[in-house]
Amino acid sequence: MIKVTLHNGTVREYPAGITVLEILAECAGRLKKEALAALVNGTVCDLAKSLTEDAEVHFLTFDDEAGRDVYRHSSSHILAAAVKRLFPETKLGIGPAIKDGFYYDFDRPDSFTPDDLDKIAAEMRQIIKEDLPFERFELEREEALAYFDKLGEVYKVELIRDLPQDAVISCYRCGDFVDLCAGPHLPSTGKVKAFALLSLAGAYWRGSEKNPMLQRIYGTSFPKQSMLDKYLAHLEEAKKRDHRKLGRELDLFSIQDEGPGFPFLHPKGTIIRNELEAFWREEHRKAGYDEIKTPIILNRELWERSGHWEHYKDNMYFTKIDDLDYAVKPMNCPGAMLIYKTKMHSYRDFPIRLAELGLVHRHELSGTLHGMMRVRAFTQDDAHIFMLPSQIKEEVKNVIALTDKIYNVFGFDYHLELSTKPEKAMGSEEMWDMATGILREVLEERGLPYVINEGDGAFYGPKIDFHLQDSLGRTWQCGTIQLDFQMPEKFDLTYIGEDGQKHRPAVVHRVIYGSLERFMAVLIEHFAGAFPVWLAPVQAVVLPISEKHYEYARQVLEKLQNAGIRAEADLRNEKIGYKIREAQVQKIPYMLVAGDKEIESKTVSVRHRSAGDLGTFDLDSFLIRVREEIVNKV
RNA sequence: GCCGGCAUAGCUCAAUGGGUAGAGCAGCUGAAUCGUAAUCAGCGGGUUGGGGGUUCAAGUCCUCUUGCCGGCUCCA
Repeated sequence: MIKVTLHNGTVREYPAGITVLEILAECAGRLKKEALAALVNGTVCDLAKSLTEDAEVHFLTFDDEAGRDVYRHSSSHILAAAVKRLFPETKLGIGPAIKDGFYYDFDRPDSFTPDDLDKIAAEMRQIIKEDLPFERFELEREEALAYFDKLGEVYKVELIRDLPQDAVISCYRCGDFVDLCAGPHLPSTGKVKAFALLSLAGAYWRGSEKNPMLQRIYGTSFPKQSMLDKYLAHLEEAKKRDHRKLGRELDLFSIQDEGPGFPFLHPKGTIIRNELEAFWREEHRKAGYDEIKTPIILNRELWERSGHWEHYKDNMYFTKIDDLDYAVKPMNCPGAMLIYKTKMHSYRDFPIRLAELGLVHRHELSGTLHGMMRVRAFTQDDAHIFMLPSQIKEEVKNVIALTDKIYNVFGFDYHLELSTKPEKAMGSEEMWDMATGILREVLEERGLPYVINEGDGAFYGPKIDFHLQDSLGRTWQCGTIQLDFQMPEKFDLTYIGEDGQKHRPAVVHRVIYGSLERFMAVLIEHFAGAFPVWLAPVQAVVLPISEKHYEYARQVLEKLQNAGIRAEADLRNEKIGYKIREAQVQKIPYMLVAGDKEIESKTVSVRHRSAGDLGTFDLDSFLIRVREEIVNKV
């Protein structure tokens, strides 16, 4: 007999060899129906797992991340099984669960078409209907190699070869379909209730551009149709908020064939941009930063000195001036270093915080361009902080606090990642260890949760990245804090210490918005174009009922504009409903309706884009309300 | 850059198996002077992304090219 401790703490005795499924059968309630897999002594297992010794068993449902992964992973096997039935010559890649679904990579001479996707989905429904069990079996290494080699599954063979010698090689059978797979899986295909195949895309085998490109089919699945519907509606909502669509509809920016990756900001987009910059300048002034501007084009020698020529050349644009090589800056740091070097510095001056809204150009691969999220020219809200090594922690903490303050104004949640030394890096191992250690200590002292992003640091130093989460739960990397001991060396930066000797300062590079272009794109999607009043390109629009109210509308407009409100008046010969619709579509926060009644009482009827009719206001009290919203950035 | 798809009026989309480009919205003109998400009527607007080819004939087929979209890789 063995002792099994269940999720609710109860301990029961069972004969050795009993399966988790059999234990589950004795459990009451929803669990019996909803359990997808189990956590046995902390390891995710099939429900068919048999227990041979004392164990702690937790059942996993779709509410658990691990449970969802099992569900989606099994869904991907059903996809692969369907593809193999319909296109037997297809070779299999891998098919894992991902954040909101799953994918499977396939290799076959012909491309899948959208029609094929429908056929595959139909076959998947058939497989689900057949309710085939997922059966696990294990093979010896040589057996497994021979087995998959015989099937012509070259990718599976490669995977097995790369497994450690002593690894257990497990496979899952599902009807006629057998796949190399660590598992675990659902008991049977019938467990998958609702699924959708979402898209078709190319993907390099094992993620390397040196490898062949496979065809990836993305899908998702849920235990209830209503959950799938909700997810699909969520995708629709995201599509509606797409900043590229809203950017055009709200006349904020455009990207033209004449400049791929080089966005044009229209008047309304420029207002938002300027507001973001004004807010940024104000906060940085308060936080003790000085602002600088450095040139966009600088000579080759500078970029060789900074290491960019060697480490970043592929992403840079070049030009010649009087037969000498120049480069368009991809980063702002060298310029800041040169300003630092224009004079002697004392330890008493530190920290020196030089901020720069710097326009950088980077040659990004054409296939990666995406609206204003991923462009080839963007403005970083950069700053370089020069300081004593002993001031690093304090300064990094200050940057974290400033970033937190700024993100909060927009209502963003965020999480942190610590990125460590990349393969292509400058500087010694010790320097990296020390720098990474400092960042880690800061995070830990502040009690901030973070995840490690191995090998993702800048070539000159490790970094803390801020990934902010928008109103749809998507994350975007924006802010970053990078610790750098390389540039001070390369540029021979010095300061005079207490001892009268020259010393090497430490440098932190950091951005908060990241790039103004990307940040603006994130804001557009986050607010779905309905910007808070302080950012709204048009804050209020005056809507006269008919021509005889135009004069009054003009007076109201003038008062608003004199009070510093960005206001317009809609003096077109249209009905009020039409004007309101237009203002709503443009997501203008306030609509001020002016007709006979309002002229009579010297008021305006205020309609808010989301709250609707707010009633009549005399203009002064409306102004107080709006100004307050603007000042408080609500 | 790679894989796949797409490209028709400012926008969203039509155009039988090749047979000489059409609608709604927007725009312009006019009428209606109107109370909280679209008043009515009329008008203009396109070398079908660009080059080359097949054909009596190409928006439609082939080819090259540019851009966009979905991914991969990369990244602020």
